[in-house]
Amino acid sequence: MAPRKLKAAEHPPIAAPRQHKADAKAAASHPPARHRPQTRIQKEKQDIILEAALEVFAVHGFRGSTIDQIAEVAGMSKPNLLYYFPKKEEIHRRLIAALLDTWLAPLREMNADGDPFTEIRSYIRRKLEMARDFPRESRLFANEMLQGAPRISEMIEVDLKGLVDEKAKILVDWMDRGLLARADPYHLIFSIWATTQHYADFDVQVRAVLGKGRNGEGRFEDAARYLEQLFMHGLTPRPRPGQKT
Amino acid sequence: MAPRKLKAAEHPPIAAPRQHKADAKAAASHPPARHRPQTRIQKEKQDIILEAALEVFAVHGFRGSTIDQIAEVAGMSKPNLLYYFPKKEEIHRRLIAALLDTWLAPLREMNADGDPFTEIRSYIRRKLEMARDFPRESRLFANEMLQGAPRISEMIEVDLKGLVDEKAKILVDWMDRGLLARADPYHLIFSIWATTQHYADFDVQVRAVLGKGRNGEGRFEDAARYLEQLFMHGLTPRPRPGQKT
DNA sequence: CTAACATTTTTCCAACTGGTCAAAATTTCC
DNA sequence: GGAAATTTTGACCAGTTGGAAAAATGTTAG
Repeated sequence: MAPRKLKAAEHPPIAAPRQHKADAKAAASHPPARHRPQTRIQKEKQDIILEAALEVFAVHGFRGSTIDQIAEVAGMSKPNLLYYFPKKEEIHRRLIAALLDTWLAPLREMNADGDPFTEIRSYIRRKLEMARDFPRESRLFANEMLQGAPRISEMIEVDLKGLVDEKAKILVDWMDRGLLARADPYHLIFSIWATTQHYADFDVQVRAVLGKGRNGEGRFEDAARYLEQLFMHGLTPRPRPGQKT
Repeated sequence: MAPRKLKAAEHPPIAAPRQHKADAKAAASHPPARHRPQTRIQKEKQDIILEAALEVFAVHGFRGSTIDQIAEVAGMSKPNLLYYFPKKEEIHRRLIAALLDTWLAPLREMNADGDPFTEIRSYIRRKLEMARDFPRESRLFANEMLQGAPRISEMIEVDLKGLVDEKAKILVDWMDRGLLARADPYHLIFSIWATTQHYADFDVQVRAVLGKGRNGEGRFEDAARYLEQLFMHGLTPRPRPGQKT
C-alpha cells in the first residue's frame, strides 16, 4: 500500500483523565466524587485545569511549575483550582497516568501477524504523528524522565517494560524467520522512540537548525521520509557469509 | 580496523567555565575579576559551584532548582555561593555556554576528507560516549530545549546552525559522490543526536526496560553495536533502478 | 605585627509558594 | 421562589526563595 502521508490526525483529548480502579478509600478528591461520581461541569473544569497544567508542566517540569501559573492559564483563581485538585501533585499524577496509556498505544498496535516492515513503518509514522500533534505530552513525558521518573517509576517498570518485552519477542521472532535483519530488539525500539520524540522534545532546535525557510510544515514529512528510509534499509535482512539457513 | 570498544573516556571538566569575550563593562561578576583576572582559589570555588549546579539544574531545570540546593551540593552556604555568582541566572548561563561548545565538538571533528562511514561511525561513537560519560550535561541541554531554549536561542541559531549547515554540505557531497545513500542530511544528523542522547536523557527508562539484569554496563556497548548496524546499513548507497549514474 | 584585602557567616527581607478557611456568589432541585 | 448544595472569591498563613547588608573571620604583603 502507498505510504499514507502524515495527515492531520484527529486530536483526541489525550489529557482526559480516566478513573483508575480505586476501590477502597473511594477517590481522595475533595468535593468531586463524593455521592455522585462526576458532575458534567466538574469534569469540564477538571479538563480545563488538566489542559492548562499540561501546558505548564510540559515546559517547566513539576517543580518548576506553580499552581498560580496553571490557574492563570486555566483562567481561574488559585483557590478555585485547588477546589478541584486539592494537591498540585494530584494534577500531575492525573496527567501522567492518562499520558502513559496514550503514549504506548502505537506500540501496542504493532501486530505479530503483520508484515514486519509494514508494521515498523506504521509504528514510526504513528509515533511521528504523536510527536507532531501532541508535543506537550511528549515534553511532559521527557521532563519526567529527565528527573528520573520519580513519580512513575512503577508504571515504567511494569506496564512499559511489560509491553516492550512482549513486542521485543515479536521482533526477535521476525528476525528468526529471516524477515528482519538481526538486531537488538530493545535498542531497535529505543531508536524509534528517540528519533520520533526528538521532533517534539527538541522542536526549537530542529526549527532553528532547519532555518526560517519553508520548513515550518515540511519538517515532519521530511523526517518521516528520512526515518522510513533509515529503518527500512537499516533493518533489511542481508544474507551474511557464515550465517546458518 | 576493529571497532574499538567504547572505552572509559577521560573525563575532562566539561563544566569548566571559560571567559567569553566581554570587552566593555568588564565582566559583571562582583568580587572576582576586578583588578586581577582570577585567583586560583576563586576559580576552584567557582568550579565546585558549577559542578553542583550542573548536578541540580540537569535534573530539575532552571526554575525547578534552588540556590539552596546548589549551595548544599557544593558544600557551602547560600550567601557564600552568591558571593561568587551574584545571580542564579549567571550560574546557569555559564554552564550552558561551556556546554554547547563541548557538546558540538564531536560534530566538528567530522572530516570531509575521511571515509564517510568511518566518519559517521566515529561520530556516533563519540556522541554515545558523551551520553555515557556526561549524562548530566546532556540532560541540562535537554532541559533547556524542552523549555524552548529561552536562554540560548541565539547560540543555537548561530553557532549550532552554522556548524550543522557546514556538516550537512559535507554529507551531501558524499552523497553526490555516491559514497553515501542519498538522504536528508539534516534529519540524518538529528537522528544521530536523538539516538545517542536518548541513552543519557532517558536513562531511567532504558534501565527500567532492559531490566535489572546484567544491563548495567552492557547497554552502551549494545547500543553502539546496534546503532552502528542501523546507520551503516541504513546509509549504504544502493543502486536503485531509474537512478542516474 | 598589621593594614588591606578576600572570604565566610549571620541576620534579614520582600516576593513567591502551596495550601486553608470562611464568607459570598451562583447553581440546582423541589 | 427559596432552601440546599455547589462553586467562586478574598483574606490569610507558614514555609521557601532569591538576594542584600554588614559584621566577622581569614589571608597576605609589607
